[in-house]
Amino acid sequence: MLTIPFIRENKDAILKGLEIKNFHSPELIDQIIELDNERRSLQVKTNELQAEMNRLSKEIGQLFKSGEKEKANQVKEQTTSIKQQLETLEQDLQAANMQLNELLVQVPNIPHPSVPAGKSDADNMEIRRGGDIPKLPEGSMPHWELAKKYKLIDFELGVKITGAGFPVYRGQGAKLQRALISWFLDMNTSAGYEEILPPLMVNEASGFGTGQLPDKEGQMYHATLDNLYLIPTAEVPVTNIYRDVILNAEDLPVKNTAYTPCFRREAGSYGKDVRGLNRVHQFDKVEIVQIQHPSRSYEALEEMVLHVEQLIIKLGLPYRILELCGGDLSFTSALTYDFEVYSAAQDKWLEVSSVSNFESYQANRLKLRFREAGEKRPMLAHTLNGSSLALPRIMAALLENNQGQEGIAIPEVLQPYMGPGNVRIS
RNA sequence: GGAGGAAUGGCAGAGUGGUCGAAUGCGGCGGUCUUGAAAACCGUUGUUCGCGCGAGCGGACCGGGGGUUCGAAUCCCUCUUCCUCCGCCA
Repeated sequence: MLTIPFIRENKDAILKGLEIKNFHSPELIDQIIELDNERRSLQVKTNELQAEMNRLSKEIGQLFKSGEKEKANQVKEQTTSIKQQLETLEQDLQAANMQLNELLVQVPNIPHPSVPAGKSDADNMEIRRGGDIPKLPEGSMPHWELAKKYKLIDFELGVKITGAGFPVYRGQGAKLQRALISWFLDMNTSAGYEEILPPLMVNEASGFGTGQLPDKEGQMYHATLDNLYLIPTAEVPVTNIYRDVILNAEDLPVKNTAYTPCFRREAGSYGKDVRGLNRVHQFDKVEIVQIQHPSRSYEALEEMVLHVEQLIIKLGLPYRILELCGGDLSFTSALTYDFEVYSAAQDKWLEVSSVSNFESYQANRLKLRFREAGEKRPMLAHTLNGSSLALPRIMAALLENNQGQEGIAIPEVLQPYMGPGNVRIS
């Protein structure tokens, strides 16, 4: 969330930014500033009374020590009315703080100045594209048919065991999945990311830290008995490693990568978009996370984009990179690039990665800070993350784009992970 | 799951109702000494909110929440986590 000093000092810029994000609620900002004023005056009064209370308590202590019981009891009587006043004041102050927090979490992050205005994904701005869209031969199939033909993925079996959207990978399909995970992780670690294998369930505080709660409560699977959430992305447990942490400036950047399954309820999705691997409830993803110095976070964002781009190029997939418009930008992000690969048989672009700079928005919730050498006060760090990469749609595009008479060609970079001589699935 | 013990500053560790935000040691930072370093000595060293142009002043925080009291690190309740033992288990 945004910090109150920032809101107070940048009201106009915030309103302009929220406009870009199609967030029409300027009165919310006024409410916050007003409530903060109220909170401050409550705190001043409370602090004054508390100081008075502390003073009297000490006096009573002294009096008892020197044996002046009578006098002590007199002073004691003074405290009762102060105590009563203090009780209501403290309650009011606490209520104001809670209310303020409730309002603050409703304000989304402010988009970067470069973010184009727009209503939906149709208004996203294409940055560049690469790779060649293959011309598929007659009789080529979408990936769900290929998956069946080569016995790679069994969707019906997943329905039996769990439900729709929980595919079962088997044989070469399972192996290709594992090859992709291993290759992604190896590429990320050789780019300087430390590999993390985090828990797949998180508590409420973690969900709040990265912004899934309270905003996207309904999108996560919730184990109510233990009040734990299945992670929708590795971003949640990995970024929360640094919750309530003060780093040294020289520790920056922190670069982590993690493979995890991801769980999403995807409530409200329907139709052809959910066919096959296009949208599933459980999928595998390798994530990269960076904690950066504020002055270098946009540099880091570009570096992450180039890194993800290389992965897609090496897989030989046709792709395009989009800068998300205000309307498509997530609640917590300041700037996001989406990567899409072309699914030849479905004749459409599939999102496979989303690389974002959250600036200090998550860090403020996480209380993730760093200290400049010699500085007294810690500062909020910037957090960034990106998929490198989400597997299902990569799998879909690979199967569809690489299909041929003799089977499905396996990209050269993955062949070492598939075992010797495995150049295609047939 | 059952029984017992514990949770204090970066770390170790005192403190069982009255200047305790907290002794002491280690570590860190600054200095003296030294050609330089070590040792020694001196100083300094948590987070946070508010008021103030500022020097500064006030408040909160001893795992979390609540309570008793004029006053709580200290007493009570509750939750969480860790340790030991038993049970179960990959």
